[in-house]
Amino acid sequence: MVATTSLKEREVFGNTNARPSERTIDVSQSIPGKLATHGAVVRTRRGQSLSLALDGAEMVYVVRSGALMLRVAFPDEMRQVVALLYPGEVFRAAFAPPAASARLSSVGAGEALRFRWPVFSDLAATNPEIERFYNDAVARQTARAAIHTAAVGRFDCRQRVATFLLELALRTGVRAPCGGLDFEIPLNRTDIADYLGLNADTLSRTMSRLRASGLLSHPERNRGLVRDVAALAALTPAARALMGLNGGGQPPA
Amino acid sequence: MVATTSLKEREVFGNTNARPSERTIDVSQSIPGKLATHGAVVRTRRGQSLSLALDGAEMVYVVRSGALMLRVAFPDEMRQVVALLYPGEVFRAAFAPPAASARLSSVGAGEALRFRWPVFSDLAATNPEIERFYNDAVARQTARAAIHTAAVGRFDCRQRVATFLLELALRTGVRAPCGGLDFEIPLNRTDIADYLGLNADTLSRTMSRLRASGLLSHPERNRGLVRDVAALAALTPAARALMGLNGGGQPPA
DNA sequence: TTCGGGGCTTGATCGATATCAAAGCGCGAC
DNA sequence: GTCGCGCTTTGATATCGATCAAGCCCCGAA
Repeated sequence: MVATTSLKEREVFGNTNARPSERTIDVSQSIPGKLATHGAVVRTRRGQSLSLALDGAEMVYVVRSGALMLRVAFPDEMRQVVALLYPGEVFRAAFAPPAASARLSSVGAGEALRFRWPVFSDLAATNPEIERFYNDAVARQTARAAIHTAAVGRFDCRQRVATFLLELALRTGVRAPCGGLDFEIPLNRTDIADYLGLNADTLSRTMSRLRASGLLSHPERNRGLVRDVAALAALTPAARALMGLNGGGQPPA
Repeated sequence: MVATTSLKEREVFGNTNARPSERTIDVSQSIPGKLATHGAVVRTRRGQSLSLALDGAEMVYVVRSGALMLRVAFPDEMRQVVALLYPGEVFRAAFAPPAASARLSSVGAGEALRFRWPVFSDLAATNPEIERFYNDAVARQTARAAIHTAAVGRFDCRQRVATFLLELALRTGVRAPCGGLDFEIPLNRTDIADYLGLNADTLSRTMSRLRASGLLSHPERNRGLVRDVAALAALTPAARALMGLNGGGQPPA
């Protein structure tokens, strides 16, 4: 439907995470170099909150490494993590609903470029590469959001967790010696539960069951290892869709 | 956060629905006239499916009247209506996830403008008004999608139904003689259930209960009347957010 | 070293909602 | 008119996941 140029690129993002030498990042669209010369570089720590407006100007963020998360909150402690933003993705403050206590925060450590929307918008208008980058990023994110909505609306507990793990593994995982995928899990249980629309207890139980069945293991804290990616994929109805969006089914080398 | 120019406009959309004379449509951003001269006008009937690609080209639709809905489907009869698109909103085929049986179809009768994405993209690049229209529409839709995801992920049955009714009423309702809002319900129960991530039986029960409590009535088939909008709003945690996105809390005259 | 707190796990219980089933209703075909 | 079909409603029952509660692990402070 869309011609996506899938470039394998080594560390285009000036990655600040661990082991850059081991990683090959696959993004269907790299961040135009020109953006870096106009945006402010923001280094984020885990949990750090990014402002949606500055002196009345709407802000835009482009994720370079790590990940951001958008959470909305309603009265009565109701929270939902609406989106995870991975490197190469874009967030404009107007994406957050008004009057819903939206909060954009960092998941783990990372780096983002920050712009005022009017500035970014002008850059895009005068630079086709930036324009295209923005439009494609937004489209990809919308497609991922559609899967997420479907997962949260229709999948049962295990399917949601499998979907989340597969998404993380395909997005950020590195090929492990055993042939599986090894990836960081930068969210704590509560945040994952809020992302999946589950109770934290239920989530913990479900992950325990996955561990018991040998599908998932934790080589260390905040890290996951999936030996048999196909078996994990078999647990979620969204497997094919996820693979279509994350490197065309080719997990990172 | 974002300066939205909220224009009250009489029938900018060349409405094909019933009773145009009674309606005043509030859209924070009207469709640029220039678009109509470049797009193909598509008149849609209820249930009609709109193609995502034509001769290999990605398509774009701009809703002028009626509504479109994007549904994704997974194995095992799992379906989720991911978004409803109202007049003034935009759909690009790349918004649909690949390999998830996405289908864009019309809800009731309506009209849309159709473009090939490359053409639309060029129009936007050379015309700031179109560029701005597209960007703002996408941002608004993303914000509404965030509320929808939160509703589907966290709200209980009654809250979801109230959210849906309030959204419809604010979006498409007309002020009724009694002071409430009268609106069309162009979806059947199954589609509403798929939109809300509910079972159709449960949905029916919940709406019956709302009817029994006097909050909702059906003046005729496929039509809803809410006498006390504030009471309905009190049932959903997303009331303020919805009002913020639909005419700033001012229901249509 | 002990203490305390936060995050995580696990078990027991309860309740909301899915599922199954049957009946009502509107509407078009004939 | 009658039939038949699809959509909707309603009731009875089953089940998955939320809730409540206790214990564990890790880590930092005293």
